[in-house]
Amino acid sequence: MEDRKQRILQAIVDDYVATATPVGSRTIARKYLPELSSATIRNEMSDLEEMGYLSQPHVSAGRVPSSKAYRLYVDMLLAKGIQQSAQEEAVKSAFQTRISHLEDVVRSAAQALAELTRYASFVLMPRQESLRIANLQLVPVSKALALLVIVTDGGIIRDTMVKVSERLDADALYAISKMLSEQFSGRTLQEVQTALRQFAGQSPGDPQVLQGIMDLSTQMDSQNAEDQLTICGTHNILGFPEYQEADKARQLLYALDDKEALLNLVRDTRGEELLVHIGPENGIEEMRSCSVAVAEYRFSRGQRGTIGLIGPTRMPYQSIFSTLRMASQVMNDILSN
Amino acid sequence: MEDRKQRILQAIVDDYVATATPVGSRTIARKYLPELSSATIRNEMSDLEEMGYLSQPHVSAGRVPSSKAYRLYVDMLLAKGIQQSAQEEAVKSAFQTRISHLEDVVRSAAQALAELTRYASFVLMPRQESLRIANLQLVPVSKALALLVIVTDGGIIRDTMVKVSERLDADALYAISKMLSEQFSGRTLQEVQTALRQFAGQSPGDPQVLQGIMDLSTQMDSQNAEDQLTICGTHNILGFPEYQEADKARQLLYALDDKEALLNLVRDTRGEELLVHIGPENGIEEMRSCSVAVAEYRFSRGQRGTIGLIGPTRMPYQSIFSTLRMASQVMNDILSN
DNA sequence: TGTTAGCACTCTCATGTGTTGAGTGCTAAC
DNA sequence: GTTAGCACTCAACACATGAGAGTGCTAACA
Repeated sequence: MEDRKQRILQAIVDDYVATATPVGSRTIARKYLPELSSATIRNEMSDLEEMGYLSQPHVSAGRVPSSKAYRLYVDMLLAKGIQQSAQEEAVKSAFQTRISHLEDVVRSAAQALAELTRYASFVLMPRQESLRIANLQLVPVSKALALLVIVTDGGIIRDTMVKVSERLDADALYAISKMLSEQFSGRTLQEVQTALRQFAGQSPGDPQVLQGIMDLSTQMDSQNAEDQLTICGTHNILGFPEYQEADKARQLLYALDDKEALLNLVRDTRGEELLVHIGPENGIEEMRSCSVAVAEYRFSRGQRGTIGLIGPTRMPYQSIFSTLRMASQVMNDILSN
Repeated sequence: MEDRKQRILQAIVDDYVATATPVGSRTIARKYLPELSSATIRNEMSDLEEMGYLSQPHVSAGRVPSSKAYRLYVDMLLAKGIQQSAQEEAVKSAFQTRISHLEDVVRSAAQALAELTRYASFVLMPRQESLRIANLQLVPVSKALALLVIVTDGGIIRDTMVKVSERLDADALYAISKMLSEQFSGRTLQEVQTALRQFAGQSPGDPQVLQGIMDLSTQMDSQNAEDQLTICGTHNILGFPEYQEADKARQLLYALDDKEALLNLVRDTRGEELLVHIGPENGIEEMRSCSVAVAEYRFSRGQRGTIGLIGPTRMPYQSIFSTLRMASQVMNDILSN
């Protein structure tokens, strides 16, 4: 594509991102490219429309960039490299809350992202496929109930209630815990599952406890979408001019409740540090006029998760990118403290 | 108030609840009280307006019930006793999900309520002032970190990460746990706090662990609003005709994010089984056209929490009441299984 | 041959103007 | 005390009209 067309397209995207209203040739001529006349720009715009980069809501409105245009724009941005932004401090300080569990880090990251950008944000927990058990312990709760706590080497903690035989007291439970810990420590969750299946009858502990471990490790393994994905700032959607109608906004909000779908979309970053699904690319019907920006963060021992933002296709991609990258870096730092 | 006025007022409230549009004398005459002429009803409505039960958006619109009218209506309903509703089955089955922790019960209750009623719902965790510690245990996580788990007699479980001295191994931690459990079991959280302050130097365990217990017990005690109150189904608000403008809806949604305020409103049920804050009564500016219905649920040993619904003042109070009471009963049953 | 000025044309949006209909209040009759 | 009737009010809707923004096309220009 010729350079001039590209410059005009860029101007259109910039203006549309800023104003959310269709942009006409005269606006471009005056605000962005005064060395050209509006007529020239009109001609170029006509070409760009034919090429699929622009569309007109109606014949006498200005032009609106298509997903294809955003795609080009974003690819250009990514190729150019992401600019360092002045927001760094803001991002960093937003994270400086007291945190203990991994879940809390993740949650506060999502919250900070949403507040900073005024978009909806999400954070995906690190993938846990290769988690190894470090320790497990039973904590007596009542006569026949105990809390089973599993700690993995990544420091991820999960717990569940299990029924235990009434004749087991605290010391007995501790003994069982210790034995099981020794047995399983260093093994992956999958290994534990197969090992447990083999035990079957000749179990070294309370059968109900074994069932509990089984349940919990499968649960940790194929962790449900609800736990993996945290979404924040969905209310911000109501501030977008494209979602002023409550009905439309509601549709989108309900769609975001379906974490399964979103999870499928953002789970795979295709090895990229940054990825954007623009408009219909994201494949979720209700989100066809939304873009989803996804960034990867890393976490000790090569575990990876993703963070991202959801907004209208008309997003200030440049600043979105730098914020996301910043957030990802800060998370890296905190998680590998 | 004369019986006829009351009947007319009731008809107006019913109609407005159903249609959300101002209701005129003729509608009442035809749909509700055909034995009276519209002129008669007009006269009565005029009286009712003077008495503060009705208001007119503009001179030639119908009338709209005021908060005072809803208050009267609700008080009448409550005096009459709450009707058993046919929804019982729906409510009960909605709760029949697998549950383990108290938190899960509470969360699923809120979710079920929101889905059933299509309003926004909330559940307040049981008040924990008189909680007694049943057991506490340290679970080693990494070299210098442990998870401190506190179990109370109500079966409520809380945990937090604490730093521990590096020379303590699993057995040492268990020994400390056991000692501390014996020391504190049966005591209330407040007692633990004062006891810990006395220990100061001559501690029977790792000082960092004691600090952790201290932190966690204060935290459990003056539990933050975030943890105490669960809100669900806020998206449903976008379905209310009175919140079709995205801006208005956004205001309300943000207001609901401030759990502190809502908590103050619903914490105290003034000893009533059911309580409704109608319109401005709730004291939250953004919620001046919302009603908040609150029901109490009980839980072993006299601990009490509340569940409730948030909707427009124009709510079908009758069915709201029976749903709430049902939910509260089901929660009682589950929690004292 | 690419660029530009000019012009006719289109379509939205805001504004103004009747018109309709729902609803009221008042009065007089029953 | 209740009702019928009537004049009046006001929002809502449809419709026309004009302004403004924007386009495409053509012809002139460098």
